[in-house]
Amino acid sequence: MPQSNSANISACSTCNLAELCLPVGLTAQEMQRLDELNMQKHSFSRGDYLYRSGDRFRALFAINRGAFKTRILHEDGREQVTGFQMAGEIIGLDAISTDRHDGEAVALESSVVCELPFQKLETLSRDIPSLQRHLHKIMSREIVRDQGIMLLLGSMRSEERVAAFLLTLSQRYAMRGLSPTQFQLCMSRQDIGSYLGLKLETVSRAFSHFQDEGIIAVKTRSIEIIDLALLQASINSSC
Amino acid sequence: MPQSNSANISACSTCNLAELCLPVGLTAQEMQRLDELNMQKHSFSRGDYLYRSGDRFRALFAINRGAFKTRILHEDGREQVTGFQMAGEIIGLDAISTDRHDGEAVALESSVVCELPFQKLETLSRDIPSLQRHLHKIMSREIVRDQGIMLLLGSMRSEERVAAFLLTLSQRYAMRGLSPTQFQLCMSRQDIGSYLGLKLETVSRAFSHFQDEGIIAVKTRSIEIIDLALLQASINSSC
DNA sequence: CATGTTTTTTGACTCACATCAAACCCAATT
DNA sequence: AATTGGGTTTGATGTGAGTCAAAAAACATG
Repeated sequence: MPQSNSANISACSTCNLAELCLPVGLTAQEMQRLDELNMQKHSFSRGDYLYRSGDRFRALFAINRGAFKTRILHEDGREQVTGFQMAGEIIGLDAISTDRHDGEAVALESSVVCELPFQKLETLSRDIPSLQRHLHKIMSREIVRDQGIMLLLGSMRSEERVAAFLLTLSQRYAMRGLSPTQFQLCMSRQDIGSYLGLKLETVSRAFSHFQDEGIIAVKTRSIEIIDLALLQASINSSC
Repeated sequence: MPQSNSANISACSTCNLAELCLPVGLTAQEMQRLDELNMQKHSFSRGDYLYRSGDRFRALFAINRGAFKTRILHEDGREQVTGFQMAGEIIGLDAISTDRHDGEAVALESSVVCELPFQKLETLSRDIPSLQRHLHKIMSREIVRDQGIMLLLGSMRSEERVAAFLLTLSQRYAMRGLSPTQFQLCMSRQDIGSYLGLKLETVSRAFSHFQDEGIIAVKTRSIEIIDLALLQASINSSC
């Protein structure tokens, strides 16, 4: 996985908080303040936990390289993947409400993250109003995203879900300046299934079916979207 | 670290922003500031829209009386209910990210809400840091809540979903000092189904089945929870 | 390279929920 | 009292996705 090289994101490479700085337009002075917090860097390899269930959560993390999945665990062991995070994104926002947090983030690839302790964030955001407002934006986006997934889980058939999943992945890669039609999946069929509320076999069948139709080309974790319009259409058609 | 709190909605009745003031512990002076914004009051009756799809969203609303459902609409007409809001709660938070918003809130009962224009809220929160922090809390809670629903939609059977729904309703009524075992539903079977990713018939069957088991008593929209422990158990049992 | 392990694909079968349809209830209206 | 209409319950039937199982492919290891 090459380190993120998108034009937008590199603008904030100095503070290692790519997504955080990106749309807010912090001044040089404000960015310096971020550096003064001397944030710690952590390296994770595949399968490592970013923070464990039961532990109180104390920090935000910006992903510099690699990918994570976030999940919540039911008492009886059932897991639900709540999202996939890639380089240039932030995880841990939900934990700002320190009351109850039973979520985890698990590395899907070798990853590097940058930790920003929450206490410091709070004092910081008092000084930098734009940061405060920007955190709102991120959280709002998270809520909107979650509600989109609720729509997906609540009222779409299996193949529509997989199509929607591929399309959002495509968009996210495009936003990073990478190819929107040819990319590597960084997660297993199992994880995709959990995220979409499906079993891994169903995900596999959907991939195979789209391939038979000539919409995509699949080779294990390599995906090529051949007919993007058809993929779009397959979300609305089957209703 | 923000101090913990105990629920007492009446403490904030003066400013009509029950939930907003509740856990944040605004000072008398701060509450007066809120009043100076001379917020508009709106009255809604059943089925009215709080804000319409396509319109840019400009405000937060605190519900003084009545109930709402929030929903998002797919292009092809499919709707997904994303939540139910009752008196003392706030709706519209997801719309702070003004970019794209295709959600709606629809009154389920005759309702009174109190509008707080967003622009003013922003200037206000610069003056009152605790309000800013509290908005974070609310949004965090929203995210946590949504992710709980994702778990529900992704990995629970129909009866588990209905049981979980009744239990969270029970908790919410308890928080308001109302009976947690005997209450009125303010939404139709259809809405419950949409919220839980089920058809209305399935919801009805689940109610009937729980009634046959002696766990609850149902009379159209009146619910009495007879055996709360059994209802709890029915979430974990069937796996 | 051979070997064991994990992930993915594919097939056959089952079941939970959706779908379709009819009856019922209750409140509002004539 | 009869009628209308929305919401709810209940039954009969169909189907999409889960389950079980086994083979194939990809990956890891000595």
